[in-house]
Parts: sequence; structure tokens; C-alpha cells
Amino acid sequence: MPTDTTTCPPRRPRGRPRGNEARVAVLEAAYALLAESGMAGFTIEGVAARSGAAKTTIYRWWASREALAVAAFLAATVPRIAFPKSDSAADDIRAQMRRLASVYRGKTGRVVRDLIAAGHGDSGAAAAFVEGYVRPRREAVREVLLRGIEAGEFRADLDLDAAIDALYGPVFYRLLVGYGPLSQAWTEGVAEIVLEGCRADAGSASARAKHDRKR
Amino acid sequence: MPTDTTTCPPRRPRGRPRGNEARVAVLEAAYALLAESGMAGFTIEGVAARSGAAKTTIYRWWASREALAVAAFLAATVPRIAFPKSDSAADDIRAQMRRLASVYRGKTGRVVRDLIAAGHGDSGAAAAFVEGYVRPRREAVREVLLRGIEAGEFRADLDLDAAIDALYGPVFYRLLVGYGPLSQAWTEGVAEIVLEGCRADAGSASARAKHDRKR
Amino acid sequence: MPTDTTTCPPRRPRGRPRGNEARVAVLEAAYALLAESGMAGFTIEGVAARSGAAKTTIYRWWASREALAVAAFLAATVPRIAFPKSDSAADDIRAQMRRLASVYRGKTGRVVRDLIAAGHGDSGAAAAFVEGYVRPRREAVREVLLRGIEAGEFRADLDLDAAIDALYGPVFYRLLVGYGPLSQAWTEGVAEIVLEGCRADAGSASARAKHDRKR
Amino acid sequence: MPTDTTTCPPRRPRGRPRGNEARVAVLEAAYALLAESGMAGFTIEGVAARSGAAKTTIYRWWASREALAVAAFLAATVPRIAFPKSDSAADDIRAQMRRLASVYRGKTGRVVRDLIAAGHGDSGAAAAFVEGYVRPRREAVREVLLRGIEAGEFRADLDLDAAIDALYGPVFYRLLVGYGPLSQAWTEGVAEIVLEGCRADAGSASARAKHDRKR
DNA sequence: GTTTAATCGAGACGGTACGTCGGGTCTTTGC
DNA sequence: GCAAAGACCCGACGTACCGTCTCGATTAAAC
Repeated sequence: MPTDTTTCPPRRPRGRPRGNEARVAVLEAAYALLAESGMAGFTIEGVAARSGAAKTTIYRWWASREALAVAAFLAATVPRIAFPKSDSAADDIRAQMRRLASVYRGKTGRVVRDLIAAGHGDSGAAAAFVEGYVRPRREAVREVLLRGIEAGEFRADLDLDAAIDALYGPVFYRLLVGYGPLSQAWTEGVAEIVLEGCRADAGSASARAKHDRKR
Repeated sequence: MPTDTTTCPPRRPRGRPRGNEARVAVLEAAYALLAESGMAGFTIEGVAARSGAAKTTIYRWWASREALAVAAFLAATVPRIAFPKSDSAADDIRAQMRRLASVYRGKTGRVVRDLIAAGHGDSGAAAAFVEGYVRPRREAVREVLLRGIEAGEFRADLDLDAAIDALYGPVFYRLLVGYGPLSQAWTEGVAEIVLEGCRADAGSASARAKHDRKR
Repeated sequence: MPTDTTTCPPRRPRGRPRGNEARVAVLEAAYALLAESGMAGFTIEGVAARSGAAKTTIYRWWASREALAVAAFLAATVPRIAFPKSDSAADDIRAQMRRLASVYRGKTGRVVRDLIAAGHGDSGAAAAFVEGYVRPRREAVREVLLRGIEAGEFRADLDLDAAIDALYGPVFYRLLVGYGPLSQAWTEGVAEIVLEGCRADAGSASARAKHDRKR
Repeated sequence: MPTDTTTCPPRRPRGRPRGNEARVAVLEAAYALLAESGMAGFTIEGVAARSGAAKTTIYRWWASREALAVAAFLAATVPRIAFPKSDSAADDIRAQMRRLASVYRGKTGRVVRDLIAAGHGDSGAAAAFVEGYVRPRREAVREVLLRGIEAGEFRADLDLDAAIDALYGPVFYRLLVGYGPLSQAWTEGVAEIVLEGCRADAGSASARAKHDRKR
């Protein structure tokens, strides 16, 4: 895993050091190709031809087509998400969902969709995508939810992971399954239901569920 | 009016009629291959070899690899889903989610995942999958939700599509994105939040959302 | 060999009689295709499509692609060749060679070339071509040569088959091997040499050859 | 003038050099296949399978099935012909014709026949066959004819190309058209006529022909 | 300064599957 | 029984990429 430089002794290895130009050229060409024609039409040969790099060089540094695609996407994507921050955590989440759906309605949507699909063929690439893209975004949402709990908007015993999945799962569902459009009205409908389920005064919901489970 | 020659619907077309044996053999071989090795390793050549059919025959009847895979899956899957039916619509949904997650944890999960991913390459296949698999299952859930509304369990103005997405979107999310396991505990956590958001006495949630939208 | 109608008992067979329309349509379409694009592009399917006949019908009456091509060519070609007739047999032959070379420089040349080549794949077709096209033309030449012998132009012990081959072999050689053009000057050069070898006063050539053979 | 960098002709091209093993294996397999079953049954797939080379490799180096067949034949055939050399040029030619006819009666005959036929589908292959096989053999004959002219056996104004065609055209004619056998007696009959036409004392033949042309 | 070891481009190579073409056979309907 | 229509199995086509490999050329640290 050459891209991992966390644990390396300060000993520089012998021989010619890795040139950054090739790496950058490959990633840029790869992202351009990905944005243009999705994972279909994203081939190692195509990336090599467009970047001017040799196939050998690509295979030296990336394990697979999928891994390269994910790396190119991550390199071209801002690592942190600008999250709105108002008085109401619920409002912030609603706004962010609207924005996410809007982005996913565009070209990025197709790329994300293709990368998730491609991940099924390369578990390493899937893991990289989750770590580099999915998890940071979940963490951002988690913080907003925590803020909402502290502010008393959401109930204290809220299962955060379940809440995040309930909010954003539907967005990915529509993105991937293609059942319906990622319209704004729909986004708000989902948010309405889920955020209602998170409210502090959600009453005996939790108790009821626990009771059910005991049966 | 003795004769009507304008429309002759029950007329057999000319030429040798399509043999059902080839069709069945292809679908069975295709499903077997799909279950064995997923969409990777699912090739037209492989299906042809295993089924004894010629590639041309396959191409005559199915538009693409993806279309064939979906057709094979649908042919091998019971068209209607057995849904539990108890006094409580919420309980029925919880039970069904548990069951779905359980099924998706197994071999079927990978097949469904692969088919959804494959659908991105062939919109016809994607549509067929939605119509043949997704929509009937959504309809079943919709009926349960309607039953719950009639029984007073859920609020009357519930956005059914949004509710279905909120319930099952997370399941597909985990299945496809691979962020976390489809564990039973997690399923129940999601159900708890979403069903709480659907409850009849969900208070002013609806009013609040409407108010927001007007801004 | 359905194309042979010389020996047929006057008894009409049972069932629907063979339609002549289909036969003619097939032969015409076949010749058109042949003239247009040569044996490359001459396919049973193409002939069927153009003639409106079914493939089955074609296969019923002609043994192979090659056989059909030969039949179509023969049906479209005048069976007897118009031969010049002057006082000098040698002049007649020279004139006829000029004419043949001129024809073979055109579209017919390619067709004849292709048919001869195609004959290698179907001995029946090759035999039909020889019988229907080559032999009648040889017979015509043979008659001229015989006339020349009677008139004292050519020597009496001339080997007619060898002479015909020596005269026309070179034409087919150039047509088929493509070594040089079928130009008029070249035709005359060949004729000059061969006809000189056929002359009545060719002296002791025959004697010399016989002498050589005895050694 | 210390360095010259304008022209560097003996420069190895970049990239991995072409391996000779694949080339040889392909040509050998191709010739074996050709000799076994002629152009029918000579398929790129067959050659690839038998040689162990990939189809892509074959397509990289040879333009077509026909081109490969010709190349394989030329690689397996001695480039120069052993020609008899006695006191008499006419005798040498007679002997060589006998030998050629004898060879063409065997397996080589079919191969040559098929290659000539195949050449009609690929003009490049046809040209290669002419240059690599036909022309050298013609040159050899030409030399013998020249020797005969110098020795006074043949007339000085002999049209060499026409003479070669008159001698060998008939051989190819029978080989390709299949009108009659390539028997020894027939060969000698043809040689007798043509060589008689080439004799030094062939009288006024040349004058007569020239007179005809003026008309 | 010379090794020495790695990077990097180029491109040959054995493969797999693609989607298409045409071949030849068989099974219908309809005359 | 003939003809048209067309389903069917089959073999080969030529192409696109795959992933591996052998080259020559370059580059910089190590000796």
C-alpha cells in the first residue's frame, strides 16, 4: 500500500524516488474520465493514454481499476463538508439533506453511484470509499445530532447510527435503486418523518419498542 | 356484421414459434451462475455454455447481460412477498424488516446488490428490476401502512412513499454502501425511529414542517 | 442436381409443383449480388433477403453457395460465344483473344476469377463451371484450330488441347495470379509465340521433341 | 565534428522488443494447418490455438487471414528454385516444367491454388505472394531464356514476359481451373508448341504479327 | 565519480469476453 | 408437397481491455 505513509522509518529507500508528476497526472486523468463517462468507459488503458503514464506505473501504485477510481474521486473531492449551523439542529439537517439531494441530482450523483457499485468488485476500494467519503460525512451529521440532543431538540437515548441511516439511507436508496427522483419535496417528507421520530418529546416510543422486543 | 378483419389478435405469427426449452434453460443457467459467482463471472458466454443455448439465441431475446441477469432473478423469485399480518401494523413492519435484513445477509443480498449495481449500466434492466422486484414489495408495505392508518396507529396525512423510503432505504443503504452490518439490533433501531415518526399522535411535526417550507 | 432438366420423366410429381418464380428470383438476385460485390459479400442470407425467397428454399435447390453462384452466372451468360470467322484461322484466334482479354479486364473478369476460386471449395460447382462455361469456349476454339489445320495454316499433328491451353492458359494465369495486366500488346505477344509454334511449316520441332523424349 | 545527432538509424525502438518465438510458432502452426486442410479450415482461431499465441498477437503482425497464409507459405518455401542446367536451354525448361507439374500434382499444388484464390480477397497478400513466390520463379526462367537467346537457340527479339506466360500460364490454368490433369504428356505437348514458337529460325512470325498490328 | 536500485515510458504478449455474421437445420403456417 | 418465416445451435470473426512481462532511459542516494 504505497499510498500509506503513516508508518515509515525516516530511512529514505535507495533508488529513484517516486515522482509526484506521474501520480498527479494519473489521478487527474482518472477523475476527468470518471466524470465524463462514469465507471463504464473508465479503463486503465484509457487513463494511461490520457495521462501519458504507462500502464505499468498505474498498476504499481493502485491495486485495481476500482481502487484508482476511488482514489481519483477522493483526491478531487473536498475532504470536509460545509455544514450549515443555525439555532436548530433539525433545520440544519433538513438544509443539508436538501443540498445533498441537489448535488446527487447532478453529475456527482452518477459518480458516487458508480463508485459504490464498483466497490462490490473490490473490497479494498469499497473500504477506502467508506473511510474517505462516507465516514467523514456521517461524522458531520453525528455532531449535529449530538448538538441537537444537548439542546434538547432530540431525545437523549437516540441511536445515532440508526438515525443517520434513517435520514441518509433513503437518499442513497433512491440514488442507487432509481425508484423515484431525489426531489426536494420528497427529501423534506423523509426528514419530517425521521426527525419527528427523533424528537425529545417522542413520548413512549422507546418504551413501546422495548416492550415489543420482550414478547 | 358477419366478419371483423380489422384486428386479428389471436393470430399466431409466421415461422417457427419460439421454443420454451431454450428460454427456460437460459434463465435457469443464468440464475445458477448469478447465485454462484455474482455479476462478476456472469457472462453471456458462460450462460450459453452452461445452458446449451447459442449466444445468438440469448442475444435475440435479452438486450444485455444486465437484462438477462434481472430476468433470471425475477424468474427465480416468488413474485409476491409473504407479509406477516397481526393486530399491529407497526409490528408487522418490524417483523418484515427483520426478515428482509436476514435474507439480505445471505446469498440473496449479494445478488440483489449486484443487480442494482448492474442496473446502472442498462436502464432497461434497472427499470425491469424496479417493476418486477422493488415495486411489488413497496406495494405490500404500502398496504400495511394504509392498514395502520385506518386502525389509527399512524397519522392520516402520512406521506406513504417517504415513509417506505425511510423504512427500507436504510436497509438498501447498508446493503449497497457496506457501511455497517444489517444486524437485527440495528434494524430495530431504525424501525423504532421511523415508526415513531409515523405515529398518529406525532404531534405538531407536520405543522412544523409545513411552516418551514413557507419561509 | 436440380439445374439439370434434360432427363425428366413426363410424370408430374404429387403436391405443389416447384414454382419457377422463386427459382428465377433467386438466380437473378444471386447474379446481381455476384456482379456487385463478387464472391465476398455473396451470401445465402443476402440472396434470400434480396430475392424474397427463404433460405430453406435455396438450400433445397442448390447444394452450396458456390453451386448457386455458378448457376446464377451460367444462367446470366450467353451459352455460346460469338466467334469471328475470316479467311485466316490465326487471325480469328488473335481477334478472339483480344476480345476475351478485353472482357476480362472488366467486371466479368472479376466474376470469372471469383467463380474459379470458389470452385476449389465445391468440386460440384467447379465441374458445373467447367462444363457450362469453360468447355463450350474450348470447343469453339478447337473448331477454329481444326479449320486452320484443314486450311494448311497449322500443322496436322497439332496437339489441340495443348494448343488451347497454351493460348488461353496465359490469359487465365494473369486473370488469376495477377502478375501483369491483360493488355492488348501482351495478348498479341503470347499469340505470336504460340501460333508460330502451331504453324504448318514449324519444321522439325515435333521430331526434335520426340527425339529428346527418347533420351 | 565530434558528434552527429541528426540521424540515428541503428536505434532500437522503445518498448519491449518483438519476441521471435511467437512469430515462428505462429508461422509454423499456420503452415501446418494450411498443408493439412487448405484455406478452408485455415482460421485465425485455429492458428492461435495450435501455436499457443493469442489472437491479438496474430492480428498485430499480420493484416488478414490471407496475409498470414501467404507469409507462412513463403517462410516454409525455399526462396530460390533449383533449376537444371544443361547444354540446351529448351531442355532445361522442359525439365523444369515437368518438375513443376509434378510438384503441383501433390500437396503443394493445392496450397498454391488456395493461396492464389485467397489473394483475391486481400490485395496485399496477393502482392506478397507474387513478389515472394511468383516473381523469383519467373526470374529464374527468364535467365534460362536469355541463356537460350545468347546460345542462338531462341530468336533474339523474343518477348520474354509473353514467353514465360505462354510456358507457365497453362500450368496454372490447369491447376486453378481444373479442366484437365497436369500430366507429363500434356506438359510436354505445351512445351513443344511454345518452344517451337520461340526458336531462332521461327521465320517470319514476328514480321507477320507486326504487319497485322498495323492494320 | 562510479555503482546501484528504483521509477517510468513503451509496447509485446497470452488471455477472456464481447457482440455480430453467416452457415446449415428444423419447425411451424399457409397455399 | 412446396414455399416463406423465423427459431435454433454453431463456429469464427475482429476488437477492447485485462494484467504481466521485458526492454531502454532516467534519476538520485549510497558507496
